[in-house]
Amino acid sequence: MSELEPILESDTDEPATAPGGSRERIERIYAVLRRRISLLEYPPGERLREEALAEEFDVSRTPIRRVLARLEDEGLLRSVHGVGTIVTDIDIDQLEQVYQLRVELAELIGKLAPVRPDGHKVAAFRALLARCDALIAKPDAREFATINMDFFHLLTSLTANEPLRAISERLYYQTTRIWLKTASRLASYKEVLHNEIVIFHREVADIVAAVELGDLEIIGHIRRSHISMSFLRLRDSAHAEGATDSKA
Amino acid sequence: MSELEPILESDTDEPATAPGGSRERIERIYAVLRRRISLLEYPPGERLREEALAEEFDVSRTPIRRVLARLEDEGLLRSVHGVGTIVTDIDIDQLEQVYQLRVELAELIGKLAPVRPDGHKVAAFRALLARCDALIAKPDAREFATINMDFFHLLTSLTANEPLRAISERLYYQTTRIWLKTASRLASYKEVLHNEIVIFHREVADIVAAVELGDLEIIGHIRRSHISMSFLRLRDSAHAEGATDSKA
DNA sequence: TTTTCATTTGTTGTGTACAACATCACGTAG
DNA sequence: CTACGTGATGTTGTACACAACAAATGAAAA
Repeated sequence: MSELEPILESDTDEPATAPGGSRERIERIYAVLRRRISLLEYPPGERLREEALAEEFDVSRTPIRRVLARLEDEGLLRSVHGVGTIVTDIDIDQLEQVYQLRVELAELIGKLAPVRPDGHKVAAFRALLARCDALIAKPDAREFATINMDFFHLLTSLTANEPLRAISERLYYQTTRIWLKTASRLASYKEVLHNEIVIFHREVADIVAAVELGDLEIIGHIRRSHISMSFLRLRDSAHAEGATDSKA
Repeated sequence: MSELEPILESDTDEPATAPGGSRERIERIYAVLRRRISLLEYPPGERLREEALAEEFDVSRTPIRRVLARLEDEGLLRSVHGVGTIVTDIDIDQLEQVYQLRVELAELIGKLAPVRPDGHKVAAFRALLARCDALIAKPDAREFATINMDFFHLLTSLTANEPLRAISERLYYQTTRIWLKTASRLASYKEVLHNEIVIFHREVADIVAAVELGDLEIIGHIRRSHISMSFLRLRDSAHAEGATDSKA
């Protein structure tokens, strides 16, 4: 009765540039902007101009404003009358609460309405592990962030609890920028990047093993500890280099 | 450097009908509409007309549309091109996932960033208990829903974890309508209402006691079981009377 | 009577002009 | 040289006209 969400406009004969439906278009613009913010293409403090975006996506300001309003509700933007829409700034201490919540939700993904991964799902996890291998050989912060994002979406697909997925995603995109931002400012950038990639690779390997066993409970535990430790490493390095940052 | 949040325009000489700031106005309209939906003033299936709302709130369609978009993102409305913006319908089975999540989050409120209730907070809880007493003497479904809402907001104020509060609130408003909707259709309406009020009164009394002791952990446990049982009662009665409903 | 199709009516989505607002540049008085 | 005020410039917020779309209406044909 109520199936109204077949949002996959890929691989159709429609031109990829403009699939058509107004809702799909807005959704697409939203996803693009959110990704740009998350990957620091729009760094914190950046001023976005509605008219420029309207021109780029070949629409008027109206649908752009709807997208920006949603991004503002989710805390990624802030519109100021007469000034502009500014990408929100973030610091690790303000995000502690979000991390605390993400830690708890990560465990819930394995508990509430778990989805037994089928062959395709397992294959997707293996493919992602392969990308991690390649990443170790050729470290790159942006690619790291991208893989991390894909990994996250793969993980949320392990629960059929739709509200949980939506909320986890929302919180994820509130926090994911902080890594790139903090790391890029560190003097020990390359070492930290390599270190994090190795740790992340290990997490992915662990979870892929758990996925192959079909043990969703343990995935939550692994993920929980990794999110928690990731936050602590990030906070430590941010505070440690805070001194060098202020003197620089 | 980045302090930009002195949003308090209350207690000024401005007329209370239109405080002024555009963001505050939108927030106000949003709260009003959300409340109307939650109290079934706009029952599921109701068609809202943007122009009528614009006239009522003395603005153009533009700010109204921003509010409606947000309510749509939160699942309370659905806009259909050429038809109207209609209040989403709900049934207890679709909301099971939301309830499962609310149960877990209720427990987190006592765990993450708990706030020791001060004198005012305790007084507010006692005042709410008094309203429950009055409610038992004079049962009323709408007043019951209102007190329930106030009680919920009081509970969320017990955590300083802002994201947790926001998410709990969002999920609460996705589910709270279902009680009024289901109960109003029951043949045993009056008995069910009285029964639920008595049970709710007991919950409030239990929690007020815990608040007076300052034990926030136990509040989570109480709340958890009450949400869970409340859902089960609701589902049972909905399914039990489903037969009478279909024959009527 | 029933079906079909064109027309009319009503609604949301979009584009655009203008108002409200903040900031910057620049000139001028001290 | 500094401080201040005033206008120019640029941006978001609002209002409104129109396009896109869906459903109801009614007339005509089978």
